[in-house]
Order: sequence, then C-alpha cells, then structure tokens
Amino acid sequence: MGRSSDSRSERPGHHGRDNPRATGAVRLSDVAAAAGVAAMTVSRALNQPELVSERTRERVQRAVIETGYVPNRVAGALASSRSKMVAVLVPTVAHSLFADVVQSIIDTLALEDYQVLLGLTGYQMQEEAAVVDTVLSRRPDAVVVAGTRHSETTRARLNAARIPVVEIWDMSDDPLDMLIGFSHHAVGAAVADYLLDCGYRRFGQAMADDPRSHQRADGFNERIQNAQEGRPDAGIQVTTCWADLPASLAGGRAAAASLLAEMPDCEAIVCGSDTLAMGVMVEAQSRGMTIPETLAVMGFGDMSFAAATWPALSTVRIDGAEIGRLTAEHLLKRFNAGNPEPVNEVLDVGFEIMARQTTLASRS
Amino acid sequence: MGRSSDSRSERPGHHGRDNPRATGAVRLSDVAAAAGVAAMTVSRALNQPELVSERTRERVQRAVIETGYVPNRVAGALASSRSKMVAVLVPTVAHSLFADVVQSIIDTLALEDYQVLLGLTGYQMQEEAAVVDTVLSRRPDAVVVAGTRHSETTRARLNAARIPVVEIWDMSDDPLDMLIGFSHHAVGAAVADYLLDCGYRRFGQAMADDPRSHQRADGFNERIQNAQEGRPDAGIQVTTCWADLPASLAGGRAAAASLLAEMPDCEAIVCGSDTLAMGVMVEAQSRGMTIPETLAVMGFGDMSFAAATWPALSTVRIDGAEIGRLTAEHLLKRFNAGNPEPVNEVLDVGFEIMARQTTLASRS
DNA sequence: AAGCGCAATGATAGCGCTAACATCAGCTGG
DNA sequence: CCAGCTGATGTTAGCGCTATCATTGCGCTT
Repeated sequence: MGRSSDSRSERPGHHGRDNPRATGAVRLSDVAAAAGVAAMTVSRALNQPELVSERTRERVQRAVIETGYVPNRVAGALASSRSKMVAVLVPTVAHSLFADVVQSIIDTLALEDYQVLLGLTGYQMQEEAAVVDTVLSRRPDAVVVAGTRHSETTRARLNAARIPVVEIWDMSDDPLDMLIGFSHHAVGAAVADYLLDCGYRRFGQAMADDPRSHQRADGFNERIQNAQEGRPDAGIQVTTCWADLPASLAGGRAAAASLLAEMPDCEAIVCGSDTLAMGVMVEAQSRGMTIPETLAVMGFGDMSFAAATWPALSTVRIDGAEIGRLTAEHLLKRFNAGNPEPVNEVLDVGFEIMARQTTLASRS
Repeated sequence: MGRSSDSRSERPGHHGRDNPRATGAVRLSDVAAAAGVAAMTVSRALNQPELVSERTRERVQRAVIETGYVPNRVAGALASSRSKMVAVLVPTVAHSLFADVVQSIIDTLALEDYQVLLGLTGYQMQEEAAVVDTVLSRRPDAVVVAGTRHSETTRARLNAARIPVVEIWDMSDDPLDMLIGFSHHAVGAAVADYLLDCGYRRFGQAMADDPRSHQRADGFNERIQNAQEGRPDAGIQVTTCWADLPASLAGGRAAAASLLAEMPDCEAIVCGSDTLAMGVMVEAQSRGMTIPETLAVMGFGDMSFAAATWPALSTVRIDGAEIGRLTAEHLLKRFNAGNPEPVNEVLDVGFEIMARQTTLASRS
C-alpha cells in the first residue's frame, strides 16, 4: 500500500509559498493536501462535522494536528459575513459592577465559541459614538451597550448595522432592540421609601456625576416630593452633592464633608455607589460620628466589600452577572434562530434593597 | 457645469447589489463612485492621508459622510494581514487588579486605534490553551497574557504566531518575548521581612489556591525559614490555609476560622488578597478580637477599599494601571517599528508595602 | 434497467479590502 | 526636446476562507 506520489507535478517542493502576500501560516489548503481531500471538505469537517463522513473527519482531524493548523477566522468572517464576535461597550471595566457583567457575558458566550471585543465608552456620548463606529468596522455579530441614552449618530449606525443590539443596565420605553436592565429611577424611589419608612427626614445625597446617578437622584427626589405633599409639615429636607468621576473613596469623604458643612444635622446620606458610601463612612467616623445612630448611610451596587464594612453597609443589590448571562443567552438564541430583526423587548431584572447595619430599621 | 453621466453604461441603476453574497453595507467602491475616484484612492485617503492630495481627500471625506460608510476591517485585515487588534488574556476581569490592567491597556491602545479582544482564561492551564487557540484564529497583532506558566502547546502556538507577546503580572527568567510584572516570590519575602521586623512570630496564611498565591506563600515561607535558621529558638511558626477560588469575603472568614482553630495564639494572618483579608477581619471582629492588638492582618492588592476598612488594611500595593500602560506603550512602539521579533526583555515594576493600621510597626 | 433521492465531496467564484505595480501628468536639467 | 524623476492616482491580483452549485456513487423503488 505504499502511496505513490509520483505523477503529481502540482507540488514542486515548496508549498506555493512564493507568493509575497501569503502570511506563511498553515492554510486550509495545506491541511487539505495533508489529508488528501479538498479544502472545502476540511472547512466542513471543522465547522459542520455532521456533513462529513466519520472516516474523512478523522483524517482531517489528524491532518490538522499534524500541520498545526490554526484557522484564520478573519478570512472566514469575510467569506461568511459571520464573525462570531460580540462587541461589548461599557463605560469602564475598572468598576466591579460592569466587570461582573462583562465577565458573565464572556463566560456565557464562550460556550458557543463566540468572543468579545471590549470597548470602553467612558461616560461621554461623544466617546461612545466613536467607539461604536470603531467596533462596527469589525462587523461583530451583535453589540451590547451599557445605557439607553445614545446620540442620533450612534442610534443610526447601530440600526444600519442590522445586527442584534442589547442595551443593558438601564430601563427605557423605547429600546433600540433588546433591553435588559433595571430602572435607576425606581431604585431612587425605593431607597426613598425605605429610608422614610425607617423614620429619616433630613437627607444628604452624595452622588457621582453620571447620567444613571442622576436618574436615581431624580427618583429619590420625586418620591420625597410626594411624601412632602402629603404632609407639608413633615420637615423633610434633601441636600445633594455631586462628586467627580470616577467615584472614589476620597470623593465620598469630600462629599460627606461638604454635606455635613451645609446640613450639620443631616440624618442619612444616600450614596451613588458603595465606594462613595465607604468614603462617607470614613469621613463620619473620623469626626467621631457613630453609624447608624448619628448618621445613616446607604450605598449602591452591593459590591463584594459592602457586607464586610463596619458596620455592614446597607445598599442596593444589582445582579450584574445575571444581566450578563441573560444578555448572552438572548444573543445566542438570536444567532441560532438566524434572525437579525429587532425584537423590541424589555426585560427588567430589578434590584434588591439590602438593609444591613448602616441604616436603622425603625429609629422610633 | 451639470455633470453628464450619459454614456456610462457600467452602472445600471442598482449598484451591483444583485450578488447574493454581498452584505448590503456600503463598500469602499460605493464611496469611490460617489467621490468620482478609484477605490484604492479612497482606501489611501482613509489610511494614509498624506499620500493623497488635499482636494481629493476632502472629496473622499464628503463622500464617506454622504454614503454613511463604515469601513470593513475584516476585509482590511485579511488583505493587509494587520488586524489592529490585541488579544488580552487574563484569569478574570471580575477582580479589580486585572480590571485595572485591562482598562489601562484598552485606554492606551485606543490612542492609536487598536482594539482589544478580551479572553478569560480562568486559573487553569488547559483553559488557557483553548483560549489562546481561539484568539489566535482572529490573527491579532499581539497577545498580552497574564502569567508566565504556560503549557507547551500554548508556548508553541504563541511562538508560531510570530507576533509580539507580552506576559504580565509575574516574573520569570525565561520570558517568551516581553515581560512586564513583578515577583510574587519577592512580595512574599518582603511581607515576611516586614512582619518579622514588626516583631510578629506566629503566623497564619489565608491564601487563594492559585499559582501566584503559591509563589507568594513560597517567598514568605523561605524567608521565615532563613530567619529561623539564624536563631533556632525564635519560636517562629506558620500555618497555612488554602481558600477556594474565587477569593471571597466568605472564604476569608472560613480561612480565619480554620486558622484560629488550629493556632489559637496566632499573632498575624497574611492574606492572598485584600478581599480575603476583609473576611479575616470580619471573622476576627465577630469573635471580639481587636485588630491589630490581638491579631494583625495583611492583605494583597491595595484595592480601592483597603484604605477605608476599619482599621485601615495594611497591604501590598500593585500598580495595575501602570503595568497596563507600559504594556500598551511597548506594543505600540513595536507596531510602529514593524518588528515582530521577540525582544526577550524583562521589566520589573515592583510593589510597595502599605503599612496601615492592621499591623503594628513595633509591638512590645 | 432506468429513474430517483440522498449523502458525501469537489470546483468555482467571490467576500471587501490593500500590496504591488502600472500609468500619467507635470516638471527638471543637460 | 526628451530621458528621468516625482507625486497622485488607477489597475490588477490576491489575502484565506465559505456559499453555492455541480458531481459522484450508492441504494432504493417500480
């Protein structure tokens, strides 16, 4: 059975690598030659194995290992117009909330061999527009973007791309396509309800100066307004301090100092993030104020350290991993259904108030 | 000056979009037609504007806006074998240390319009090998990978790719190419020196069970060994407890409980991360132990909350953002130099012991 | 035995871009 | 007055893969 490669004049020793534009890497055709089949058969054996006989599949597999072939998905994507990439755009990843979402999206998409192109938008719309253009030039199969407030250009470009788009982390009545998030406005309102219920009346707000924090502040303020309209003599007061981005512990300390200067008898400070809340606590404790007796503190995010501060931080829990998982699962479903049409669906994953020790449930 | 498009029989109304494989998106040739130049000229106007006359450049610019053209970099990458993508592989992004590095890499690379393909390797070598193969199939212009311990396949594949590789976050004498990080072993030794210096003798270790933590533990133990050889009667003891991944507050509590059970008179607990350290503190405080008087605690990472715990956590500071920036800058330099040859260089960015309140500088 | 369906494989023609070379006008200098 | 250069632009031929259609061989029906 010695194989006779005698009369094959096609292969003159070097593998056609005399072309100056070739990359030098092993190609599909090299594997095909090694396996003694056509290039197309190798492509199928790798991408739709069920269409290839077992015998051939094995031969191809062996040839792949033998040649050390690493598929070129750039070429594949061009030919098939499916890139198996999902662009994920978040303001920052150096913040555990978004990091959780990203981690969970990547993990879930990896199950079906999709990869993530990560773009950081900062907190500015203009930056977002630029990043959207850049990632769309990679022809991703879908885009995940944090937030619902986009510039007109951004919306137009995303629509023109005719790929699934998932907006996350916010609520909106008018999604571009799929929307998975929670209402920041509702969070603010729920926090207001909770604290009013506890009996607090004189509030400080230490918020980061980004759109989502503004929504939560609005929700909070509206609910406070309502409460006041009911009983004009309730004596409810709110003072707000906007901290610079990115939200930091130092920013929280500064905000607390400013709030306490303006409103020395402040009873509770509502914070835009757990990090700011920690800063507030440090500042208060450094002034000898006891928490929660003299000053209550409320965070946002339920970051890993929140349960471990002393006293343990009351906060609002958001399940970023869940948002990420749902997002990825939705996309995989869409991909497999082969339907790029917008679904115009909204999924509210909600939130949870974690009443711990920095707020007093009933201060008589 | 009405332009006469009379005798041009080439364009029959529809723009050649009858081809079933065309994506329907605006192409370079559409822009070229709109601008009245050749496709190649548009390509140059966008990518090497200095080669095109100002008049033409402006006309092209106008045509791009008019048509809403978004370049197809998949095709561009295939044709030029430069993808303008950098693959970044880290164990996880849901950990502020790595998140800082990733953030900083993305931000810096964005300056020259490079994008990041993010891969998560978990903490397992096998996973890493799979992820490396997947990302290499996208033909990135460089790979950044956390860690220096790779499987043989991984090393072979990275070498075969003939692109710059930067290993980060660890030290090694034998880098694949560029290496930017710090020595975990040295961190362990430095922590041991510091704590011995403070006067501590009976140590617990609460470490996460990953390779880097092992290196730090080894460094710590070796230094302790040395100290003991000098004076055999010093009475130095070390007990170690390995916590499950991912490192969590709860894991820290459990580890502390286990260590204190085994070594009730433990004086100081060295932790694999700030998160574990917080868990240890919570557990200790819940038992009424005072920190640092009864029990000292040392963290690792100097995460944002470390300075804000009560008492403030002594820890080891790593500048992830700096590592990321240096990595990205090195790569940009390599890209511009057009040199894919390995440089075999090692850059140690070091670390800093942050002595705060959970350790006592001189007890006794 | 002819006809059909089906599974497996092959040949061909692009995907949308850019490298490499070709062309062409305008200009210089001997 | 034309070879020789320079700068701007055009033409051609792929990059390495996959969609699509064509081909082949085999078993089954009637």
